[in-house]
Amino acid sequence: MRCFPQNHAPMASGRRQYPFHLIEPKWQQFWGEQQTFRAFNPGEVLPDGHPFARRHNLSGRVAATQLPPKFYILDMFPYPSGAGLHVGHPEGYTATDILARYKRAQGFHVLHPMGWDAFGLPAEQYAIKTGQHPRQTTEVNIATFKRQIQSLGFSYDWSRELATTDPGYFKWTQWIFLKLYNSWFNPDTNKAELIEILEDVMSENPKREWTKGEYGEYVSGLRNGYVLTPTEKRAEFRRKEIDKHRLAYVADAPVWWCETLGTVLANEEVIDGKSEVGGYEVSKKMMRQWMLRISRYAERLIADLNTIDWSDSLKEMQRNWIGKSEGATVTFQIEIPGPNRLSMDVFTTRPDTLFGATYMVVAPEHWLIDNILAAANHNYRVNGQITSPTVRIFGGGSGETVTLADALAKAKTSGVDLIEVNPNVNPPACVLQDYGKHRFYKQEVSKQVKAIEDYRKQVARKSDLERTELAKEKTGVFTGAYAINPVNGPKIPIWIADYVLASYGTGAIMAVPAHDERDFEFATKFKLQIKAVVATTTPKKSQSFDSAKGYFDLQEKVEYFQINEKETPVFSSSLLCDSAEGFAVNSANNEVSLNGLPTAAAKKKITAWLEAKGLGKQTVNFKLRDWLFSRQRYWGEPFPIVWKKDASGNLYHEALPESALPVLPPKLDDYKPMPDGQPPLARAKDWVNLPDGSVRETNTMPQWAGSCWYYLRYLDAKNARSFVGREAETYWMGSRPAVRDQSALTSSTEKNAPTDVGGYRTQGVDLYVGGTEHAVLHLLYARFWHKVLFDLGHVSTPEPFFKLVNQGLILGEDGQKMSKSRGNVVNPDDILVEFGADAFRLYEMFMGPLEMVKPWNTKGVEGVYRFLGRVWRLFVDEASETEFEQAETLTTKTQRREELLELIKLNAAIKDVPATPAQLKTLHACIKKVTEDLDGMRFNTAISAMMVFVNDAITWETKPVSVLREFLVLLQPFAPHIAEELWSKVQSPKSKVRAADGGATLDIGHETLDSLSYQPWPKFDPALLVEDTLEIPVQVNGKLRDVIRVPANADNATVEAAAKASEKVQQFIAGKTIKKVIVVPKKLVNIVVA
RNA sequence: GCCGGUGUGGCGAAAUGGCAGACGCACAGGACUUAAAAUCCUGGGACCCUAAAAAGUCGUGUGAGUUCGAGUCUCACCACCGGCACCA
Repeated sequence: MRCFPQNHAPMASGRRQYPFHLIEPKWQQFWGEQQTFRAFNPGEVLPDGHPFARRHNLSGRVAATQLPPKFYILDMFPYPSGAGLHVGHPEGYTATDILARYKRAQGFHVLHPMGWDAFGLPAEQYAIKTGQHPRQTTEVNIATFKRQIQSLGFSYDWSRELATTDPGYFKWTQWIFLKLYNSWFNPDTNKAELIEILEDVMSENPKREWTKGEYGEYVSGLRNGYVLTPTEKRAEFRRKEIDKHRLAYVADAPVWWCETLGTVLANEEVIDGKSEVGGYEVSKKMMRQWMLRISRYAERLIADLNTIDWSDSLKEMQRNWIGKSEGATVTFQIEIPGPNRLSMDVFTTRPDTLFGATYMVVAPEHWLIDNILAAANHNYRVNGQITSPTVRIFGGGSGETVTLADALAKAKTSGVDLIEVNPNVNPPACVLQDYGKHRFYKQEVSKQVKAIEDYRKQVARKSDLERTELAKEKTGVFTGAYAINPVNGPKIPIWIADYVLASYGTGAIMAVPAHDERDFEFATKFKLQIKAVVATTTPKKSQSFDSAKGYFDLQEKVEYFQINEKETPVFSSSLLCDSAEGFAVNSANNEVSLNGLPTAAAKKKITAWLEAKGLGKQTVNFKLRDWLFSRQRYWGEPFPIVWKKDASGNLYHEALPESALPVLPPKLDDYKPMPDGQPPLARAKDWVNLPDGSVRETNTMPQWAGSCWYYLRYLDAKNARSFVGREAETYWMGSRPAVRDQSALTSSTEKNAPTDVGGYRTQGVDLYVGGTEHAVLHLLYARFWHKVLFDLGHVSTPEPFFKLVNQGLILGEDGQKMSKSRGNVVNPDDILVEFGADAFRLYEMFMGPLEMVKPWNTKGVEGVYRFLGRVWRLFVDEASETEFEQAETLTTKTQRREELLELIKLNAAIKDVPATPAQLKTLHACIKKVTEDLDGMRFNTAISAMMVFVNDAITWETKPVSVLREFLVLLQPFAPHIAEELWSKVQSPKSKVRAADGGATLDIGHETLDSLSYQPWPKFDPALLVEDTLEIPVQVNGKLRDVIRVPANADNATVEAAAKASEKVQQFIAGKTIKKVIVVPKKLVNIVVA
């Protein structure tokens, strides 16, 4: 009989299944004192008694080659908020912990660290309210998180713990920023290079001959560009040129400004026109900002996705975010009044529709608008009005300087006028042009000036929420100017509309309303010409496929779409928009015809033609923009940058030397931003102003900075000389022996990856687990930094995270997202008090597949808790447990109650006897299933396999200790505390099994007590799983009719005969013709009857 | 609108193209108990027929298809969840 003392009875759900409240702290303390889960770097001394050293027969100073293969299992480190952990955090952490323990048992050298992403807005806002330094709040929160995480018994190597707010850490974050600052992206080599190389390219006497042949087009272009402008002051010019190329650069950027938060936000931090943090109003504002040139890596960030093992959906999200599109840039000549032959580039993915481009649209911010407005407002001097003795003639290509008289004569002979377009240069710039025509255009444009200006004002006033509003009506105005369609020559109107984005492509488009829905919508609203130039592949009317020519004869279709080409645009509402690919129609000029060509071929042909004519070229465009890297905040990394003034009073920036790192934030009394929008750091005048007159940068880095490289710091967390030691980096990130590996943790991508000569292959983090919320931002930024560090030779792999898995969201019991306002938040602390950490861990994994979204159900915790109770009772003697419980009630607080666990004896049914074949089969089926499921990260089914084992084993009258010990090794990764406790009881069966009378004492930390954590993982023996008779289902016409028993080695004929002989089967086949019998060996028989 | 994912008992879920619902929750019945809790045993998709069972029919979001055989493969659709969203 079991009774439980009232004062220890847990609440709602009945008596405690087993004394987890004593077992869990006991083993957590043990692991902590023994440093059981410490991982060792190459060159480190392995302590003699350490279980890892003992397992692998290593001690003393050990080189990388002596260490076993590494396995780096990483969790996304948390932001330690004031609210503490919720049940979503430990989901991923439990999964990785199970795998870390599993891999250790398999003999891998496992790196499994944890740290804190501790910079961030909440601590700063708290500081603004209370005046308490963010560091204090942060430390308190970290302590809470650490306590909660440790109470779950995770096997982290705490010696590598880090916090992004620690000066010893962010010193290196700033150092990496300097690396970005001091490098540039060379398109010729497609990688980042030191800025010194660029400086050499730009210098008067380069150390190296930078020629096209030797180095590349881009570099030689830069060199030539420099030589061509000798008039500017060299130092200044060089600085300007070089600063233009740095991976970290300054730009005036339209940024999201949040008044309430007093800071700019990145695009990604603005959700539906509100700040992601707090949901406050945001607006666009031009500000000087630090940017990182991530866009240069767009191609590599997309291409290298193919080399890593992430889920398809995640890769797809990154691909969409980077947004690669292939197409062409096409140059359109602009007809507006003015001196310059203006042309405008557009980007299109459908150059094949160029013949259907009936108007142009530019974004409201487009440079052409300023030219148009200037053209309308400017009054030029013509012919006799020009006073300068000499002029320079542009347009028509010459650019020659001549006397005024010669110029006028030249104009006269050409039958045009001489127009002075820029009197402010010496000699004044003039063009030869028909002033009458010029005046005509000017009048046209002038009519539109007010409309253009009004429209621009209206757009600027709009919030971005309004601008991106769903299904909103298209707006826009005609500019009065025209462009020339380069393929067929007609003048097409240039419009301005906000459905064209300034920030993508060239900020201008050619509109093909017949084949683009947005253009179609706009064209129908403003009654613009619509001209179809693509016929869909679904043949209409009498189209026929001409196999000789290889294309459809689209004659009738052409007729159908033929439209009026005269001055008046024709509009017919019966025309439809079709953006699908098909065959070009209506698309020919004197030199080139696309008619009849399928879209892909048409694209190629027209692009080639454009390139040949110098009218365009093949182009790849990306959605990915450069990364806005500065924030107007206090609680972030200060930039290692100062500002100085040059001789002409212009501000320029300069990096601090590495010796100045870390740059610590100043002490402040007030953490608010300045009223003028300057960051809070600007309040610290003493800090900002340096003795030499230079001024510190007062922006700070965004929270992403610290999380961009923390996985590298774990490798060598205490290194004071380097962000990570080279040897540690190559061991943990770089390589491991190329063993044949069937584990599903190793993806097919990796298995098929070529290995290099040394039999080693590059890896990165072996497994990274975290939430989908970081699918694009953190994971893209970290990949970018890693690639820069790789290019500069600081890390050995091109990608940081080889395999990545997203854990699914855990919903509240009501199936809704957990939130304070819904009141459905589950606090892990409450669950631990009632059921213990092992049950909590087990439940988190038993709920369902890791990646799925699933609702929490506390009743489910009770289920796995009962399972652990059954495990416990499988091992222990119930009478002795009752004794223990009684003793425990009498214990005073000062006594070590853990020692009372000694009173609990092993179950008398556990004996050191050989296992029966049936018992071995049960065990080995369990080993097989758990092993395979862990490799496939199917934790839920692995747990159910262990339940099956226990349900069977608990019925055995005699329980062989050897079987139970192996089971504990399987259980250990999932429920490490109870497994260790039971292990300590069965570890030396000769003495302990009979300890019921002896009373041997357990001494925590005693040398002879080996932690279960490094016990070798059991191997299953397939021979033990072989059945001698099989149950074979028999179907008739695919329907199950009987199950027969046959010897396992029976051949097909025997099985078929047995199946036909079955009485039940006979009922269904009697009197019918057997058409076919399918016998699947060892599986099934299906008899097909007529 | 586009991209990705998911639809199986009352619930969480499981099933290399081969006995659908393992394992667990909840539920019901029983044993133990003065009683409860805890524990142990038994049951269970729906329908039909039964005193009960057996037998039978139907059943994995909907509709088609491939196959001796489909939860699983193919096509079309529907619903829900997540991401992106005027990206030319």
